[in-house]
Amino acid sequence: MLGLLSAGPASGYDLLKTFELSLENVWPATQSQLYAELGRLSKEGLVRVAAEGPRGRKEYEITEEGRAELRHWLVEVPPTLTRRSDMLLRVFFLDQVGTDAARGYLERLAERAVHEHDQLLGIREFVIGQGDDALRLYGDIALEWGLRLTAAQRDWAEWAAGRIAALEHEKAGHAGAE
Amino acid sequence: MLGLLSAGPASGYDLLKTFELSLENVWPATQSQLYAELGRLSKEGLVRVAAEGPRGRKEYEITEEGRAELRHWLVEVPPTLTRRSDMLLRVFFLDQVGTDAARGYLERLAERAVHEHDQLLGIREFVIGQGDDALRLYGDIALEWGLRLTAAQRDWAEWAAGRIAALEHEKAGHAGAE
DNA sequence: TCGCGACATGTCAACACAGGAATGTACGAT
DNA sequence: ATCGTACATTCCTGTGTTGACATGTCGCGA
Repeated sequence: MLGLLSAGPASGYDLLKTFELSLENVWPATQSQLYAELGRLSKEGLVRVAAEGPRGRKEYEITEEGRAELRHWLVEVPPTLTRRSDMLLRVFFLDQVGTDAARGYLERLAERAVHEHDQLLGIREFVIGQGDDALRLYGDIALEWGLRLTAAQRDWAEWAAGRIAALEHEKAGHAGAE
Repeated sequence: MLGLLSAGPASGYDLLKTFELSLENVWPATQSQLYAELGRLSKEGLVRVAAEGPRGRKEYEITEEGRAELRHWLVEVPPTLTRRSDMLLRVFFLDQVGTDAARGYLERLAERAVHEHDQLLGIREFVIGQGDDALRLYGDIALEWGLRLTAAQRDWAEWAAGRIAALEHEKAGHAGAE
């Protein structure tokens, strides 16, 4: 929230739209959370109601304390490692469903990664040439992360499916020889 | 929980240890959650108390319904996309701290990725040759994911830091020419 | 035998989160 | 003129999550 407000004042509703449209991929938030958080931040003095608009609209702006807190968070607070991936958790228990279904699961993961990768490429085409170089830099960097992540996931899932297939053949060979 | 119990009966305490030691990276859980969940699963008939041991120890085992539910979850319920990365979220607001601090942030990300990568390599060395091939397959696959993810993160962060550095030079050049 | 550490479970308060319901206002198109 | 849509906020319920606290038992070494 502080990050978004650092670019200029906005209402809760504006922020909500931004979350839905642009930040949903890295940090989804619901409206209940948003408004609650605005209240909290405002109570802590990190944001302030700058103006009231038409339909009870409250335009918030970031305060100096808020800006300081944002900078502190950006450079001094260590990012948390991404944990909790149910996609990966399932892998641990894949032996419960047999090699065939396991391979299917991984193949579907690969397909999905390809699909997401394509979507990101589409976004890149769309934003190309928009905004000036300096402003687009960090957006590009984030987008590139998505591209590399989905590519890695595709490669990994295909590799894993291949390993399972190899094991299936090996077993089949043994069975045939017995 | 169902996944762990599918490998054999265990107490809540056992499961807790497993979470702490081996599953923490993909699905951390606290003890309160664990015991609460065991109670819930037991009420739903997905697990059952198989035996009672020394210190009030209750050994749970998975039921047929539980096994069915596990298989259902593994193959039919679509995995949720991993969202919410505060590491990536920060990137969007990095313009707030200037190119120098931004570059520092990405360089630290790269270092951390290298560190994690090394740790995973250590784990691989450790588990190599343990357990039979079929049993280790899925553990290997999960480990490989970690290796590829950390490698991708390192490459990406280094690439991004490079782009920022290039921009810094470009600006400096302009400034010098003016 | 006595005490400590590991075993083992249960409960509570506080907060984060998702989803939805309720409420109302302003604006633009017909 | 009015009606629908987008704007805009607040509240509520249920669940997930964390961390701390409470309670008690068993086994082993000094």
